[in-house]
Amino acid sequence: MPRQARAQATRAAILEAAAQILERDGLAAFTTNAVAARAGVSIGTLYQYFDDKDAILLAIARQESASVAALVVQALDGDTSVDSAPRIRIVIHTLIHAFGGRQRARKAVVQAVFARGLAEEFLAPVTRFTAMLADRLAGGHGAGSRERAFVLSRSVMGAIRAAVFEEQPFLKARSFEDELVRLVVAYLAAR
Amino acid sequence: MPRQARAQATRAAILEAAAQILERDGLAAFTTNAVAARAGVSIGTLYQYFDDKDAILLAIARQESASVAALVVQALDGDTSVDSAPRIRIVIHTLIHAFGGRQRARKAVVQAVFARGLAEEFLAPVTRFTAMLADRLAGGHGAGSRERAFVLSRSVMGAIRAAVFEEQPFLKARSFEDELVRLVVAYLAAR
DNA sequence: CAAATATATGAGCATTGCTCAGAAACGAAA
DNA sequence: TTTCGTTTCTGAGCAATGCTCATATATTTG
Repeated sequence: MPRQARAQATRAAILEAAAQILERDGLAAFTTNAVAARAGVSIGTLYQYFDDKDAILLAIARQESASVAALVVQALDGDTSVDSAPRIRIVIHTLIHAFGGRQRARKAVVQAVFARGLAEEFLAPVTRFTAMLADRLAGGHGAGSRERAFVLSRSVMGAIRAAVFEEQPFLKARSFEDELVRLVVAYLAAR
Repeated sequence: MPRQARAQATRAAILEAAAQILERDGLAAFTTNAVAARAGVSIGTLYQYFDDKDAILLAIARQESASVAALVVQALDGDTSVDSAPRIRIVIHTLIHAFGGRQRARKAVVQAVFARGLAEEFLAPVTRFTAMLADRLAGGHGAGSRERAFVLSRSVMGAIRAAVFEEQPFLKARSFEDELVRLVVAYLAAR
């Protein structure tokens, strides 16, 4: 637990250095010694704030995850329509455009999180939201409702993530968003 | 290029050893020295057949990919029904049950392929097949047909991959398969 | 000011991916 | 069978990386 202000500053410096290295040089260049050097601290200090290399990536991932969650909540707050399709579109739009800014760093973080099998922590909120949606609209609490929420959330996230990873040119095109909305609406209507 | 029979045997032994280690001990235990030791060859020999560590994982991924493709073709050959839903089910069933029961090895290989941004190579055939399907059933060659095929293939693969990654208990349950079929059928019908 | 606490240092250890100089096994011609 | 070029195999060891620990410095507290 950090007591002094400089401790927080050091921790922040390490995270910023990590994000910079990921953005500029990719995952391969992301070594603990490199991060410490760029942050201007010794390697020992780095390990005083993070248990291991993964912990740095996890901290960045949690930051980003919280930021996206906040964006979704904010976007939904401004929507007063009763119809579900616009709501669905808002969420999908936000998720697609969340991958802006530090593209490479985000990609690297997502890669790392997935490579270490830690995706569940970050997908759980999406699943919960999806379950709510599915329950309300399709009224399904019975058998297979867990599977339904899973398929719904993972299929959408899977498609978006694939587009990001493969750097598909239509990632931010309206047509892509349309198709995802259609997918969700069609699936929710099917019974 | 292997000239003698023992060369092929050595290569196969290395791949088998790699798969065994991945299955039994996971990705962390997958070191080149461990693979060489289990295969009963020296580390130097291993590097005569594979450029680097990744090449071993890629070779396994290609084997499995080819095997799944063959299974799908074979399964579809024996199907003479006109309805599309059974065809879709066959493909999804095959995709879910891929990798011959070696669950952990599958996860590790997918992780590795994913982490190195090589997913496109293995998803391209699925996309082609999906595009064919979408064109025939929804008759769409016009605008957005690329996006449609992409969303269709990536959403299904994304959901299956997520279930593998998160070791969801319902991965091989009928209910999961049902939901995926429903997703595809509903999306194809939506216009 | 002194003691206690919090933060920072970096040499160096263990492990891993991989190289390379040479040895062993093999195939075919003599 | 012997010889000799080719193919295959060997494993000590190098460079790089994740991480530890004994020690030093900075800050707060009494």
